[in-house]
Amino acid sequence: MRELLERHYGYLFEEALLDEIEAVGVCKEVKQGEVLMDIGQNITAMPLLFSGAIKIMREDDDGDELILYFIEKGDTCAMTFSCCMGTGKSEIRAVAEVETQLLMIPIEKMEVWLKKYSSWRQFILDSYHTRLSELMETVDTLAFMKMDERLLKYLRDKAMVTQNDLIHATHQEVAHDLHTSRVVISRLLKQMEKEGKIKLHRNQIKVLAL
DNA sequence: ACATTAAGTGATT
DNA sequence: AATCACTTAATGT
Repeated sequence: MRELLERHYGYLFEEALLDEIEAVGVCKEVKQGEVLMDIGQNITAMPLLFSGAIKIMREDDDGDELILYFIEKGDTCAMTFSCCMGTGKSEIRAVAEVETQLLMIPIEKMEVWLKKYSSWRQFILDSYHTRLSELMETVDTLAFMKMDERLLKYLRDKAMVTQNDLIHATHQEVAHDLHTSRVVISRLLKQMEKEGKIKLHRNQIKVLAL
């Protein structure tokens, strides 16, 4: 575990902090599709990702889902910060996109380390910043209903987190993630295929160029 | 061969 | 962009 820590966070944190993380963190592995955190659930720990990717989504009144963003290795979930300052309840759902290794750290430590380690402070601030930028991006495309751009971004992100340009998903599932209908996705995908950006197969989308 | 499920299309709002 | 209605293609039994 120390080795994993060194490799992914060694360049970020000082020795003393790495020691503390090692002492208090709990290693965890989640399989694809597993729900790490659900809406309304109490947050007791914050995740540090070693490998894999987590899909962060929100749900509306009717139970429909919408993807906000992905978090990958070297990331943490920005939601944890706002939660431990505010209600303590999660406002999002986190599902493993692929098999993921992560470390759970009790949230009490988070605040202590903020005062104690400048590298930790920097890390939290940075991830808050990148998360906010990502959110702005999704809000942009959302506000103007540019489905084609959203789909493009979705495919790009998905190919990236999977480390594979073969995406395994039905049009139905994609539509669900983007909160739209299957027909729309099929049409857009078909168009993208004509443009030579992707190749379509049943249950599979091969990304050629983005 | 038949049923089921995924994907493609035209027309309409 | 969403929905309907319908067709076609791929897969499972």
